[in-house]
Amino acid sequence: MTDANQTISDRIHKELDTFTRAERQLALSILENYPASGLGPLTALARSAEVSVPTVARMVQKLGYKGYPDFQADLRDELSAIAKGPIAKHETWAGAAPSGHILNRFTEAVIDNIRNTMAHIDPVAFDEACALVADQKRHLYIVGGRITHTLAEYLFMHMQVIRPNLTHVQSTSNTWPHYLLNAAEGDVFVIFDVRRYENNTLKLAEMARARGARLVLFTDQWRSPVHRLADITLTCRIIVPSAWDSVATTVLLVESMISQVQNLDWDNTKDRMQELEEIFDKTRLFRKFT
Amino acid sequence: MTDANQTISDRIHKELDTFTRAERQLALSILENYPASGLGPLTALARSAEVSVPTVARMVQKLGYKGYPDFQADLRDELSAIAKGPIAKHETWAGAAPSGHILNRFTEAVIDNIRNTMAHIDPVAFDEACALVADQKRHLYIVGGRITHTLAEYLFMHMQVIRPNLTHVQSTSNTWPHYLLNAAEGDVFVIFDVRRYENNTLKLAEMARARGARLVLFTDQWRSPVHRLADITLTCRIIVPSAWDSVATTVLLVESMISQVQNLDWDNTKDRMQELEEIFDKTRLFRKFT
DNA sequence: ACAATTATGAAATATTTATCACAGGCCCCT
DNA sequence: AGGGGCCTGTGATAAATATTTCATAATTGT
Repeated sequence: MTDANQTISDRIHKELDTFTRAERQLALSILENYPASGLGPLTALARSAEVSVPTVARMVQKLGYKGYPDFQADLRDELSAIAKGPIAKHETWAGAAPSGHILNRFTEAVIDNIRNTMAHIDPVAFDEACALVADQKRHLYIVGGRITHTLAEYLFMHMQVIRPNLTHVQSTSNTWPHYLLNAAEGDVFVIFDVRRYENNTLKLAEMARARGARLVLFTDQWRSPVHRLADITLTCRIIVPSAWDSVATTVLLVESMISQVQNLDWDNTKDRMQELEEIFDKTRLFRKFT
Repeated sequence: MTDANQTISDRIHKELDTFTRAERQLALSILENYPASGLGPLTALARSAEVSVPTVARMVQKLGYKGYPDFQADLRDELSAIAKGPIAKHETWAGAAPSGHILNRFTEAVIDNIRNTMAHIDPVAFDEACALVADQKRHLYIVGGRITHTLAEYLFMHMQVIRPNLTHVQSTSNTWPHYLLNAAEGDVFVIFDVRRYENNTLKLAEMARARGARLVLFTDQWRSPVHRLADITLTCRIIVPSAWDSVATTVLLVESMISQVQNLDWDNTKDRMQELEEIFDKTRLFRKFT
């Protein structure tokens, strides 16, 4: 081992900046499945990282090794050192943080929320909700409140790419009644409402319902009063060790929905995304690489 | 892997009786330093076990492998399975849905992202970032791009409750240079930049840096070019089975940060939150119950 | 104690694996 | 727009690693 108190993983991380694009790609691939991937043959590693064989050889030399076998020997040394020592490792999430650290406590809570949410969700209802949202004949309204308007906006932004005919409504804004004027029978409202539940959101839902719209509700485990009006209610666990609630699980659900809706009409979505790419290229708003 | 629920170590133990003297000697040597020794070259293993080269070849064949490389591949598989940790064993998360359902695929990916992110994060850097963000003497700028502005806004919204003296800047807006006019030495910029990285964001970071501000960056595993300027970089895995990336992990980090910052000055925060509650009560914006 | 059987290791061969040298290509800078 | 420099991958070469063969040694049964 070149340095006693530093894992190869650390070293790779540290040198990440000095690496080139392909090398970085390789380095991340190694860290992805560490250390197993580095213990296989060079060829296999190169293939799984989708870089060429010499790139691997060059990178390990940059790390100070004579060659790939030398690098592997070091990895094995590290592995046996770990195996010998007290194997209290992997008890915590953030490996380097003490178990009481906020990162570990928070992560544990979020994982728990996810597990709980998924255990209770009805996949059929979820699929139905996706189908509703994907239906381009229906105008799509996305409604958020004070906290949840960021979620609503996140969904809106992606839906904008996937389909036309949609509107983002903020229930806390006093302009929302205007939007409802255009709402028609069969239109779809995706409503976000977590505690503390907002009066405006409930009123909006009531009026949408009265106009014959279909309602999809994202809420927390205590369920917004809107759920009595909603056709489909998707509930998320949101408890974390904080003065606020967590939307991480809700984000997961929303992203799953985006993915599903996009799949339901992939040919169309693909075209729209390509157009968007072209526009981005023209505006040079984004960097091409590195 | 030949058998799912049995480690190679177990298998060797079980077959120990059927082995010959030299093979047993070899087997014990492998278990001595497991699994590292088995991952090196055959020759080295034979030498360290003080048996001949063909003995090794014969033993792995007795274990049912086609050859030594085959045996090694299995060892590596086992190793990566261990490294994945206890959560990865969940085949299906949404119990009611088939394992191929988008909910399960997506959740699995997100859990994997979380695990990976937490394994690589530097808790010291995270704590430093929180301390910077909590420091009310420094003006706090929160910067988001096209996709990430929702994240920026989410952080902004919570920080607004916790502390004064902060600004939300959208790098895609063309008004951002105006904000920079007021930026002073020691101010803090929290910047969100995930692929595709935005030129505006980079320029903004450069100018902030030039003015002597401290930069905290939230980015993805490929790291925005801003990271070269940033004092602290927090990287998140964002890969999911979708045409887009996932911000779920980033949300988790942001929420952890919020929680931590709030703890750093809890007395003060508590007061501010109470005031907020009172204002809400007066405006009757929220429902008191169900 | 002797023969048959099985285990073992040395050496040769075959195969895989790593390294090297080179040229095309991309980006950046002038 | 054009040229220099650096990254990147292809193919050839060299090195290592694994497999096989075979002779010898050890062991067991008769």
